[in-house]
Amino acid sequence: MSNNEVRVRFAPSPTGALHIGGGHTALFNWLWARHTGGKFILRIEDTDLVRSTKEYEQTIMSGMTWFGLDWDEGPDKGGDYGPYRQSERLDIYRKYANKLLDEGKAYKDGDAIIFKVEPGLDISFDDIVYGKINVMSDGLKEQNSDKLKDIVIIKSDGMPTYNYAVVIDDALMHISHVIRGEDHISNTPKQILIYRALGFDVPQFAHLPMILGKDKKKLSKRHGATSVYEYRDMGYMPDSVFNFLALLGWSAEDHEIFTRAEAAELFELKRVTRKPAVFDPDKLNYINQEHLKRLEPMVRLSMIKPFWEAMNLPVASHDDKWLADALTLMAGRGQTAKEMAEFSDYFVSFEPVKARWDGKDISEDRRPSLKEFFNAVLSEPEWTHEKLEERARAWVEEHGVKMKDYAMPLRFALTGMKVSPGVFEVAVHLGRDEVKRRLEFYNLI
RNA sequence: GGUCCCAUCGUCCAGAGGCCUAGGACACAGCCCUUUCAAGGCUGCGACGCGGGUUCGAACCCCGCUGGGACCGCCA
Repeated sequence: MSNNEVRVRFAPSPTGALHIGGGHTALFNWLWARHTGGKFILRIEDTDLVRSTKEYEQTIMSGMTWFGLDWDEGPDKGGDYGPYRQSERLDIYRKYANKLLDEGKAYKDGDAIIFKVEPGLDISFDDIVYGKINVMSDGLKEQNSDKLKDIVIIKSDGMPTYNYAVVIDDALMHISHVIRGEDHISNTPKQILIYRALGFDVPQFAHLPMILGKDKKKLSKRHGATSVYEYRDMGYMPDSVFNFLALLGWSAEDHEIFTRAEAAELFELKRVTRKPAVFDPDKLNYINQEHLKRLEPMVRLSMIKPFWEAMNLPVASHDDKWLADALTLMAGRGQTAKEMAEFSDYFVSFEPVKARWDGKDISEDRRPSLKEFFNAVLSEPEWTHEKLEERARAWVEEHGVKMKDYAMPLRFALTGMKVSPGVFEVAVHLGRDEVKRRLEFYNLI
């Protein structure tokens, strides 16, 4: 069973949606497989009968797909080493447990089967990330006792335990590198004991640093959004979450913003760091903004559209190219797709503008002057933002007033916001008729 | 209580004995640009936890301390 093909796996238990920590682990496995040209395997660890569900299994798979992590073998794809669902491998676990029983390496306790831990064994291992980890079997004590703790391998309900099933599966699936969270370091020596008892080759281990919340505690629900879907719904793009998570515990030489392909090319397991990393939402925002800026206009539109639709805006009544160009005008504004959608709603419809601003704060005595200004600007025959601005500047200079005092009312009439791209660019994109319509509505023309 | 792991700016990473008066990014502050807000440009703030060694020389090696964390389930 030894060629040097890299085979790695992500083995979630379907007891919840794919969360950030799991996504991080899956991501590093995927990176290593793609970097080496090896195989990435998805295995479902559903031996916890009460908590595992098919729905969660599905959710995890679609979470990975959203993320852009494709697997080569798995419950839905098959492969040469299936089944890929632990609940379908019960006979296999039973078979090896019986072997252990026959050889006197395990014993029964009721319906359970327990693996006997012998004292004095060196169960140290070399971790690709953490280096040499020294452990003796004598250290595997029961809590508050000097008694050695044997390892349950088959539970009373007939299901295998994690520490046992993971060994059988990784060995039989020819996993070359076990890449998982650092919280598994202390499980590793126990698993090594089982590999040895069964005569299996021990794979290479690479443990990944934990992801912590702002309070430096292991990331959990308390820290807010933890499932990858929550990030999708908040308007983060998969490429951004991928990029951000890849940077937790690893760094690509000189650039921080990269694509999946670039990351896969640059990735090195040996360069993974050991220190637990704090999840910093500010950095995620920044990375998402960078990716948003780099998108092709039509692709960007496809990211924003769902959010506009969710806001009940008449997206279909506009040309895609026109909408995409509107978003290009938004350049750099908004850190998430959701924000960008919200900040640009006035392009799609006049309704949200009216809802935000009623124009009442423009006093009657200011209107004549504003009307004069708007009419002057609108009289410009060449409908380009350069020309409009030129005309506007000439007008304010001639009247000895400040551009700001005239640009802001225009901005409000067109967008209903105090913030937007350059007003003249917005005006040009909306079109002369639409600009007139909006100004007329506010009785400013 | 036991075993194991970790320790560079607030955060994420560079740094694998001299290139470090410690570098980049995010965040933060200021300035520039400017019709607004962003973006962009520039500047600033800001760290090798402590104590011992080893060495001509230590952020990097060793020991101790302190501080974090993980695990010790018939959960995974």
